[in-house]
Parts: sequence; structure tokens; C-alpha cells
Amino acid sequence: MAHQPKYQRRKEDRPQEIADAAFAAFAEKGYAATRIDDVARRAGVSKGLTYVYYKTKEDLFKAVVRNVVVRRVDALIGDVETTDMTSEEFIRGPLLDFMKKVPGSPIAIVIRLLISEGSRHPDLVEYYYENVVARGLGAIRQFVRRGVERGEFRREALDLQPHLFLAPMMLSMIWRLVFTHKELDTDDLMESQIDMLLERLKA
Amino acid sequence: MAHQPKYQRRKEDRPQEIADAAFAAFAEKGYAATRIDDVARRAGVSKGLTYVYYKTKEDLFKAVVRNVVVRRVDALIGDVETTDMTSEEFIRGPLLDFMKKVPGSPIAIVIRLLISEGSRHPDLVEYYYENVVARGLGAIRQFVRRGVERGEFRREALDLQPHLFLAPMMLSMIWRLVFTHKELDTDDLMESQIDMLLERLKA
DNA sequence: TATATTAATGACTCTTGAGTCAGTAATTGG
DNA sequence: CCAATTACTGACTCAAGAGTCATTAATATA
Repeated sequence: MAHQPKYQRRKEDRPQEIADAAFAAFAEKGYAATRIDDVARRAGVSKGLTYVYYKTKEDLFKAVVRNVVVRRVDALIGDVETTDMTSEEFIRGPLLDFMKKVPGSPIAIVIRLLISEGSRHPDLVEYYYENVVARGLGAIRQFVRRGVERGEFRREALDLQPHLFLAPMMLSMIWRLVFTHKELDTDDLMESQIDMLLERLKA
Repeated sequence: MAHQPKYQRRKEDRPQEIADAAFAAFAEKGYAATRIDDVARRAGVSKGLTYVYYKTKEDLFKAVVRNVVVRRVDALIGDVETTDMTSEEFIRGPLLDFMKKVPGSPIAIVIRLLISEGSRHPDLVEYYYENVVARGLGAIRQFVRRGVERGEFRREALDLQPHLFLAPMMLSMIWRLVFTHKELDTDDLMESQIDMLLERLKA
């Protein structure tokens, strides 16, 4: 009878697998309530192994956040720069779609982690700000500017804070995180906001 | 030489004092990272005494949330019902003021706690929803309806989701909680939103 | 002032979970 | 096929913190 090995060595894949497991665990329980043992079990490895790849629990946490973020943001922002739609088309199309997706996506989870644990990880907050928030807001601002140059938007559009685009998305995210089962037509919220903003912006 | 007593018995005040101390601790560190010993020291009592008045750490947490919330919401909503201002005056006055204050107030702290720990305390979330969120949204809706009846607002105003009033407040709150030191003119955000909404609502 | 009552203390237990490391077994290379 | 290497395991240590309770001392009462 052939010998059934207890485990396979998979040096390359382990870190990613552990990070994925950790993300799932953090998402469910938050940072403090997550046990390394738990993460290990989810990843199908021993507790000891997680410590081979991540020196401390905090290291693991940081890796998770960087990971989830990096894998998504680039694609999203790339769109803005390459489109040839009119500004209104783009805003009502891809931008609105993106906003609708965020509250149900892993980004929401990461944001919850930042809200709860951020003050104890300032470098992580900084990283997130630079790589997500600043770039995201920059892209919107850039896009509005383009609209003005093309004559689609009024000059005053430049004064508008890009945060206003994101406000209902933010509220929807928090709503879903906290009041999981309470109904709220979050899509409608975002559509109304876009309507109002375009009315303001258009020439 | 007169005897200096070690402590005074203050049965009446202790629970409130302990709850206040706990609020301060939770606000700084979050639920999980707060030590009961810490709470006790802040309140100037022994660890054992906190267990006399609150059976578990979770009990204490719930008391804190209820406490902070209850003491504030009633006053805020009372205003809406008794004012004789025109709708626009009220919205640009007391309502806007309120919105500007929230992100820097203890309410923000409570909301952070709900975001991080809420999923493990469903009854608390429920309580908060009923006593704060539902009542708050109800008050806004009620107010808009009054505006329509008085002919200040268009009929379509009734379709508007009251959440839109609160969205920039929400974003400002989160912003301040996470990016403590990054500049953002949150007052301007809320003013712009109110401008846009009034433009929509007005007859 | 003496006694009863109980508010308050703080040293204790007991559990949990982060981090370690000596040993084991899968793989690699000769 | 037999070392040599090293990815991986899991039992261990150690610290921290939630919750307990026997004891102490402030107050009330007679």
C-alpha cells in the first residue's frame, strides 16, 4: 500500500494562501478577535508555519491589507485614464458601476479594518491613503478637469470637492457593514447623487 | 492626626463614573484592546467594583453605547419638531450645524465601535438603529413632508431618500476617524450637499 | 459608642492565545 | 538508493487579562 504523505511542500504558494486565509478571518472577526491558529487551520497549515512567513500577527495584518488593495486599485484607476467616452457617459457608466460594486466588495472589508485598527497602524493608513484614496480622488479631479477643457462642464466644476462623488458610496458601505439586514436602496442613492452632481457640473 | 479614609462609598455615582471611564477607554483603544483594569483605574475604583455594577465586559460595553446615545439624540430630534422656521432656514441653520458637529462628537466614536464590534452584538445594533438611525431619518422625512405641505418644496421631494442629507456627514466622520491629520474641509462638503439638495427640493 | 451592614478592595485563579523551537518527514542532489 | 537539506509540524512556554471572592473598612443604625 502506497504511503500517503502528510503534507506537500509548497514554499511558493504558502504566503499567499496564508494571507488569503487571514483576510477571510479578519473579515469575519476583526483583527483582535482573530486567532493565528484559526488562520493556520483555514490555510491548511500548522500554526508554526504562519510564523515562518510572517514574523508577527501585525505583519500578517499589514500584508493582508496591502495585498487586497494592490490587486484591485490599479485596474480601477486605469479605466479613467484610457476612456474616450464623454464625461457624462463615463460618470453614468463605469464610474457609477464601480461605486455600486464597492460596498459589497473586499474593499469594504479593508475599510472596516482600517476604521477599527487604523489608529494603531499609522503606516498602514498612510499607505492606504497614498495608494487608494489620494489616487482615487486624483483620478476624479483629473476627469472633471478634462470635462471642463472639452467644454462639457462649467469652469466652476473645478471647485467641487471630488469627495462628494464618493459620499453616498461611503454611507452605503457603512450601512451594509453595520445594518446587514436592513433594506436600503443603495444604488438609488448613488444614482441620485450623480444626477445632482451632473446638474451642477454641466455647462 | 485625623484618619484619611481610603475611599468613599458612592453607590449612586459609581455606575455612571465607570461607564464614562469605559467610554473614554473604548474610544481610545476599541473594545477588544481595552482592559477592565484600565477602565477601573480611570474611574478611580478597583477592578472588582466594575464587576459589581457590570457583570461582564460586554455588559459594560452595551451600557456605554446606550448611555452616550440616549443622552444626545432626544435633544437633537426635539428641535425638528418644535421649530417654526421655514424649511430652508432650518436646513441651513440648525440641521447643518448639527451635521457639522457630529464628526467631532462622541457619536462618531460610538459609530466606530458599532462598525468594528457591531456584528458580534446584534441587539446593540438593533437598539442603535431604532433609537438613532430610524428616528433621525424619520425626522428628516417628516420635515421634508412639512416643506411640501407648506408649498416650499416640490411634490417630488417626497421621493428623495433622506440618507442623502447624511452622506457627506458620514464620509466626514470616517475621514476624521481614519485620516486624523489629513486636511479636508468637511464643512464645505456638507454645505455643498445642502445646496444641491435644496436646489432639487425647492418649488 | 458598639454593632450590623454592605461598598469596595486587591490578590488570586484559570483560560486563552501569541510566539518558540526541537523534532519529523518531504524533497533534492549526488 | 542514501545522505543532506529544509519545509513543515505541534507540543511547549510565557504573559496577559477576564472574572472571582475572602477580606477590609466606610457608613448606617441603635
